[in-house]
Amino acid sequence: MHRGFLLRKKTGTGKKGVLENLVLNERAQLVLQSIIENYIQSSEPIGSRTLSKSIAATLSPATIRNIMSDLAELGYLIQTHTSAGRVPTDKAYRFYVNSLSSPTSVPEQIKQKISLTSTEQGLQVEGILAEAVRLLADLTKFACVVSTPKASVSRLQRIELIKISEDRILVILVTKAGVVRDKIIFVKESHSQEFLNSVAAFLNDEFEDHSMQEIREQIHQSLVDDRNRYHDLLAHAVRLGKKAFELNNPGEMLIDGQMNLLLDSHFHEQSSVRPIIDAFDQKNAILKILDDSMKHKGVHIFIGIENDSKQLQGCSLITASYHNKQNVLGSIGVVGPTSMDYKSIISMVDYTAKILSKTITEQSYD
Amino acid sequence: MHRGFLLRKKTGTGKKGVLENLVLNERAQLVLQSIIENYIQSSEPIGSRTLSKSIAATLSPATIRNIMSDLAELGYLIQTHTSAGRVPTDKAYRFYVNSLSSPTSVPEQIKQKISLTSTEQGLQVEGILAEAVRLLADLTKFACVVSTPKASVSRLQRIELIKISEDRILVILVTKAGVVRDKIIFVKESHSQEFLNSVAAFLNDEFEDHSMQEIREQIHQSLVDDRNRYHDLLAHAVRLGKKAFELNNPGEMLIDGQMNLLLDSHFHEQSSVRPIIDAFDQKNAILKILDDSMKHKGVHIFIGIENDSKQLQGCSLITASYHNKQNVLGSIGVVGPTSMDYKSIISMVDYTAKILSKTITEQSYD
DNA sequence: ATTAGCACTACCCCCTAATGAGTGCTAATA
DNA sequence: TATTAGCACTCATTAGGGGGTAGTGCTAAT
Repeated sequence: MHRGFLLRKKTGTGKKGVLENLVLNERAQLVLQSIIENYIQSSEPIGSRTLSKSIAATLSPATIRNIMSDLAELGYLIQTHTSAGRVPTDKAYRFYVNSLSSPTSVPEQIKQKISLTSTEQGLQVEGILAEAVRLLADLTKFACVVSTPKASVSRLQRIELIKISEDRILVILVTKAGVVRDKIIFVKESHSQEFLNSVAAFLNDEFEDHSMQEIREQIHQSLVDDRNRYHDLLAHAVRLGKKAFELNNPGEMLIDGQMNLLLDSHFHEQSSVRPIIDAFDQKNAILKILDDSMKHKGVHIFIGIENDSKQLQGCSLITASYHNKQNVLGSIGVVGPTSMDYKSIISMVDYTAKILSKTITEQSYD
Repeated sequence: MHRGFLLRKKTGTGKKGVLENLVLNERAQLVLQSIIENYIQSSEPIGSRTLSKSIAATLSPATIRNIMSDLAELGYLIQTHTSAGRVPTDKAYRFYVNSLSSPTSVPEQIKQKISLTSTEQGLQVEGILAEAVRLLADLTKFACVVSTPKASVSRLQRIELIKISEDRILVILVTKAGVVRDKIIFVKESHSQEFLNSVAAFLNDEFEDHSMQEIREQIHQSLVDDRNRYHDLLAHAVRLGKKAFELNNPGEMLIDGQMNLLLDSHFHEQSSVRPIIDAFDQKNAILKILDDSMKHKGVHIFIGIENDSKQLQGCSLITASYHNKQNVLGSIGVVGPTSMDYKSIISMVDYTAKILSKTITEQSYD
């Protein structure tokens, strides 16, 4: 039995006999890593003979077989059938990405491709995001997503009310982050543009720099508490404001490169892509992951089985948040096969998120 | 030889011996139509025996073979190999759709599914288009596209200039069709909001109900002719207006259901879908077709080889324009295999375009 | 003009055998 | 005692062969 040598106690921890608390010895790590890297490239089961040739250390196939056998027992590898080579499990990928310290730097030639030009065309945040997600999809050849800045946390820069017909008012909201939202609200009584201007002025005065969430709450309270106390202007301001700030969430995320998944060789069968496509359509599972990823800095990696959503357990996500000077605004990420090339994808996502943050910061209003 | 009986002279035309000027006799038409309909269903080559069973008229396989042989010679059918059944060519599909008179009415149960609810949510034209294209994609299970109202022909309802920082002005354009466009322009000198208001008032006065195209031209002329003659306000109005009305074309078309193509059984090989996907990415070939389709009323059908773009010669497009009370605004269409079920798809596109027109007309400003 | 009959073709499916990459186990080795 | 060579075994993949089938084209009979 080799187990005794394959594992060693985690340095520094006490006597914990459970497998989970033991780490692989250097040689086992090397073998596992090598299997993973081979598999990422070929996406075909790796056998002991093949590996013994490609591996750095000089080990006979037999030795490798022993190590592989143990790795399999520990849940890092599986066999598709008895006499096939072995394939890394999600646990193995987790080990692998954990062993990659920080994002490696992106090759110069790729860096050059990662640049956002849409600001020059006077595009706003949504345009920049669209460009970023397209760029990342082209680069990685996988599907990419980006969440738009959360309405609830964005802070008001400016609101404007424009009368466009007797019963319709165009509401323009500009946030500090530079997002412009327009929506049309329908009203029963007609207002003059002058009146709307004073209402807008009032709302601007009152709420500039407050988050949408706050504004909604305050307006709601006013409406309840003081309904009859304010004079006409305020009453109307509150009423219109309530409609204007009502959450409308047009497309909370942008997607690009879905096609890449279908054409990717890592997904051997079309059927395995299907649930992922469905997840894209439903959006919520992916949005949740993007949301989670906003909570901490840096790159986040979600590997197959780790995903809460069943549909996403056949793929991995690599995400990173983007921000302006003040706030974390959203996150951008790649959706690909569990056997993707984590090392390079991680650094691309990381770098793209940084460029995106920089670009958005430059045109934010604070 | 059967040719003499298979063909007959086009009624009313003189003595034109060329094949093109002859039409198929009734029986040949029936056979061809039957082959096409069978193939659309099964997407497998149709043989004489199969056909003799499914066909209405009572014809022996041998007879059908003779007819088929002639149809093949005339370019309506091809064989994948010597002993296989026959498959319709694009020419056959053209014959087929021409023989379908007008769009058949849509089944009631499908009509109920075709309804646009986004106006209720205060969404504007883009939102409505997005809903329409998604609906059509869900319904047809193919990829669908819709072109956004052409900026150049839309007429101005209202322009608004909002100062959002010292060097940035938010321009809001509302067109008669109800499209709201916002863009940010950068200025060297700072203007007061009051000043911007007067500029906007001037532009509104001057240009309401003019098409964007006209406005651009007129402004350009003013700039050249009268640069130094007008007083301050006008000079600035012209300068800002020039920037404001500059064409920015954010996403001239919306796409949905691309995935459907990959999953569709009519495309036997993934490789045949690839060029179509590429065409979606590049957009211009499809936009051109949508543009062309705006020129005449009703449903348009582009079958495989008829398409100018090489990439689209492996698929068919069915399009219909949509409009408001005044103008044709754009068109909506389906992209599918050449062997799609033209009859039902045509009526769906037709009906969807009508509903779309109705919805948009209702919330247009004229 | 139509059809029955027949020879022929080529795909498709199934079976088989051969190949080969891979494993696990055991005994020999350094 | 850790490593390795050797061997028997497993199983997917491939190639080849035969029967079945759906189709064709041609010819002769109706």
